[in-house]
Amino acid sequence: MTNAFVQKRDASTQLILQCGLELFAATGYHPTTIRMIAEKAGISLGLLYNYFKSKEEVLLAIFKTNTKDIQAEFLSSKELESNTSLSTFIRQFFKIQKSNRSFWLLYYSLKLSGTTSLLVAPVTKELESTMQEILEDCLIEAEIPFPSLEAKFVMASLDGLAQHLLMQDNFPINDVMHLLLLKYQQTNTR
Amino acid sequence: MTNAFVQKRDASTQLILQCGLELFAATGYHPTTIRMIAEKAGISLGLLYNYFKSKEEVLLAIFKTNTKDIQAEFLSSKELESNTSLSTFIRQFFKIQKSNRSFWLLYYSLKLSGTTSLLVAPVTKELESTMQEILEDCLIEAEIPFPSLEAKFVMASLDGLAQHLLMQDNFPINDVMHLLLLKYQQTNTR
Amino acid sequence: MTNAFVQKRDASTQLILQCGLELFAATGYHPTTIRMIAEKAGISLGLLYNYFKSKEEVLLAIFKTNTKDIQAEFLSSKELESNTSLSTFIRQFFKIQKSNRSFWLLYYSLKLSGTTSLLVAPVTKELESTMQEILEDCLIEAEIPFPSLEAKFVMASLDGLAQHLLMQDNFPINDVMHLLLLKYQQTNTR
Amino acid sequence: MTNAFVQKRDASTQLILQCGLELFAATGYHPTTIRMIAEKAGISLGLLYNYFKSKEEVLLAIFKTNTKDIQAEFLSSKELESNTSLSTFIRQFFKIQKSNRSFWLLYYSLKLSGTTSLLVAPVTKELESTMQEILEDCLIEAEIPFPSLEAKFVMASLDGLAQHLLMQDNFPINDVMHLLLLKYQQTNTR
DNA sequence: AATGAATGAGACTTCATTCAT
DNA sequence: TATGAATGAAGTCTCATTCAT
Repeated sequence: MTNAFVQKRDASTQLILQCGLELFAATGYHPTTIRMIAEKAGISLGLLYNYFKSKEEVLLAIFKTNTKDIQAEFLSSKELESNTSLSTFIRQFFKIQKSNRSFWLLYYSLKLSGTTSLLVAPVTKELESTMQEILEDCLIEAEIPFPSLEAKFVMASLDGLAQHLLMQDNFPINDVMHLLLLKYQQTNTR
Repeated sequence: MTNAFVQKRDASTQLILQCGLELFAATGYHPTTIRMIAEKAGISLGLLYNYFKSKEEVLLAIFKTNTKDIQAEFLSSKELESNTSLSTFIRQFFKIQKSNRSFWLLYYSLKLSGTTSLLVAPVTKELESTMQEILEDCLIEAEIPFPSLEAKFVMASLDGLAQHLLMQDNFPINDVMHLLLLKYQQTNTR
Repeated sequence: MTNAFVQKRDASTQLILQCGLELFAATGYHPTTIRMIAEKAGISLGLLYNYFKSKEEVLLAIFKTNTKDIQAEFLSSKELESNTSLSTFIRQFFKIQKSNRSFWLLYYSLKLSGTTSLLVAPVTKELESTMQEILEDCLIEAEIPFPSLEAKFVMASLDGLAQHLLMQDNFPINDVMHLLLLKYQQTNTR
Repeated sequence: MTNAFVQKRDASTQLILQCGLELFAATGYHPTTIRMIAEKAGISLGLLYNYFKSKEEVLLAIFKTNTKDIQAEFLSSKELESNTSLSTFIRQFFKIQKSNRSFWLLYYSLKLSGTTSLLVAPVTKELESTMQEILEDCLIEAEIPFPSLEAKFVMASLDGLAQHLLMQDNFPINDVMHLLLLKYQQTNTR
């Protein structure tokens, strides 16, 4: 009985978060209204407010579940791999980009957006640190000089590439990714 | 007589655009209200609407003047230099970033933001093409293989670096820029 | 459950339309504010906009329901009467004028009012045609020469009389109506 | 010198009134802005306010000059004619309608429009009385029974016809006018 | 006389949120 | 749990009018 309720509740919650994410990503956080989310989820306004006490809460919940899942993905694969390779990290980065397209669109669109970015910054901080650390480990493993500095460069490049990929349907991500890897393999094999 | 009017008009217009830019950059386009802009500019709401017929128009005017100025900077320096060097381009890119901080913050914050980005996309297109072309020329000049593809990579990296620079006060941009240049100088001198 | 919502909704909608009609008629469409309507209806501004998406929509809804009702009245009585008599039509015209005073005031006040009349013209067209047709039938029935032309005259006269009636409390409408009827009875009985 | 100033002033005043009339008639009093009038007249906002102290003043001035002129026309022709004939009056009514189309459009559009009609009512009262009186004289002259009552009918009919004429490009005003006259000539000649 | 910059009250409208059922 | 009616603060925008030159 209780279980059935919980399931129902969870199902609705998930639906709201999914619809919210898609709308926020497609339309932008501010132009998206709570009503739009409720309608897309096929529920009433009131019910949405039973689950989330404000629009900001919806946004935060979206960020919490998505960053949690993505961080888990990064960490799990790290454990599986015996050696941490830069190539693997970068491939995984873009794989994750691909399978969470809406989230990353939202993530990057809010990153620089003044007031609103302050809301989500605390939530994304951990994921960002994790990525940065894994990346740095990869660079150390590959014996790249200035690994910490280089990690900053690669991370920024990946963010830039991810954004160009999100916005251009025909962005040659695989070719460009290859170019990036070459820069470190050359150094490595010389 | 007429001149006095024109001067006043221009002064108010410039003030509005400047205040608008700063607020949009600091607070975000949507959370910034027209009233905030008018107050910061020390003028009445009505006057703002004498010069711009909507909030969107203010945004567009900001984009038009800034992209025009920045594009002129890129093109003028290109003419002065006899040879087009990658190093020069990248240094200029960050110099321009530095001297138009607010604009670039606004630019990147709107780039991925759904509906609103559609508004400014037509205005930014030309600047983006210009940068891409100059960059490609530099890479050709430096005899880098796959210059067109590499230009996409560098452009995306620069965007990523610029954003990290905008958001982190202590981002070691000079060191990282050096790292980036090294990757092409090595190739070049081999 | 659903029914309760529907009832509430309908009650509010009707109230808005009724108050809107009265205010538009008494004060004029443009000088009447949405706030005045909401206050007269005893509801909030926001609720009005839940049901009507603009001031124009309120106006149009008022015209749609009223023209529909009035047209139905004209047509129903036409079916009941075996013979169509000019006298009956004219009496009915003024009876309807009397029982929809506010609407006709609004109707005539917008008829010539530039831009705004274009808004309601499509809605009133059908009612006007119906009245014109019924009137023409009456004149044919009465064997009046030039029935189509005469219908134009009578219709215009009725509009003029209706307006004078609406504006002068002591307009001797019954006497004048008698004068009008005499002109056709004389012709008929000669 | 003074004369030149006065002439200039008068010319501007006339221009403003003419442009105001046309815009009020075409667009409606409320939707027309003072700025529109100034622009159409090719003068500045400030200058308009040198001549008229408010929008209402412009409207009133339009009504004052036009009603004065029209009343003069009615009265002058009355003096010229030895006998006052209904036919002459009606013909003159429509002649005046034709040569002051914009004014009559404005006149009828404001007649029923709540608050605004109160503004102009005092100004139009005299013209209306004059017309009513002349008309009544004509009916007395023609020995029509109930001349006062009949005058109310004819006046209302003329207003109705005028409005239909103003709104329908192809309204057969001459034929309809003939129909109207017939009703009184028949009576008269029997 | 003439200009148009400048004002600000007030209009329309939106939308996150609450409430009664 | 679920609904959608209801709220009202706040936003965008308009426009008659005033003011400095």
